[in-house]
Amino acid sequence: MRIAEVSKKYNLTEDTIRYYEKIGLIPRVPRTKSGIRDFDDESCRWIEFIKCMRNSGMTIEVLTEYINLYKQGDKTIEARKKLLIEQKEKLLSKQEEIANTIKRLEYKIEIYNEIAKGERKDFLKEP
Amino acid sequence: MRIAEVSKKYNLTEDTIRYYEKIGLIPRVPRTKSGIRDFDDESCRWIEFIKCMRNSGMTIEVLTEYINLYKQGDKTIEARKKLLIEQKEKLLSKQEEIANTIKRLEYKIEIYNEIAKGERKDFLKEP
DNA sequence: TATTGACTTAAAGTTAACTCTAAGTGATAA
DNA sequence: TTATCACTTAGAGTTAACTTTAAGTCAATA
Repeated sequence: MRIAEVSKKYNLTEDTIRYYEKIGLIPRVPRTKSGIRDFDDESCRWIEFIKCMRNSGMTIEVLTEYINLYKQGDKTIEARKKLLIEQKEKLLSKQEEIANTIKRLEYKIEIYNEIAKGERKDFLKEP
Repeated sequence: MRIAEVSKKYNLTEDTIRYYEKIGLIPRVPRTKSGIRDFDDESCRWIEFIKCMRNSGMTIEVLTEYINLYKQGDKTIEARKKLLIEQKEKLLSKQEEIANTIKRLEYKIEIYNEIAKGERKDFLKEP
């Protein structure tokens, strides 16, 4: 699989994919004899994994650390697990924060609805 | 209330608060005769609101748009409501994405646990 | 055979969101 | 009254995460 195809498949620009490889965010992608990237299944799975984690806000720094541990083999399994647990905790906090913000927005939207229906004359004291 | 106090109260640097005011992310804060910011209740509520929204990932661009609408008065109430609804939708998507990532991390962590307990010999095919 | 187009690299540029610096003012403590 | 300290401003600098550019290679098509 060439980079163009992978780019479409995961909706990431070719530049971003090359960039991810360059900084070690995904393991080195195999090349053809003429030096062109030839993505195999494993490369694709890494890209999909990184994309998922990045989209949830995990930093490149943390993810490259994870890849570096992976490259060092099975002796880093505990360290990798620890890293994943920490990141999961972070996502849980974030999830809570977002849930609260959504509630707050819903409340504000409700007030706007009441105003629209004329049920509220005490015009909006923002915020 | 002076900026130092507000900074502690909301855990934002003084620079960030001044920056937020400068770019119009919060309405202009009242000053003493000698020109020093004197935060009243409303200013504080704006800061708290903006902090909450920023922490959930809402962009400065969207938030300044909201403040600008607010400054134009009641005729922008519908527009403000629309903006909030859009942002709420975005947060809902984000929430879902994060929930999926958390599940994925939990699955991976579980596999690491099985490996640790020796229940799995097929050593980890990442990712 | 010449040219097109997808690929390569290294390195410079961009964007969002701060963060810091420099130069200056005004009120209070020694 | 002098010096300290919290504040002011405008503007330059930083960081993370891309994104673009420039210069070049290679394989397939006109």
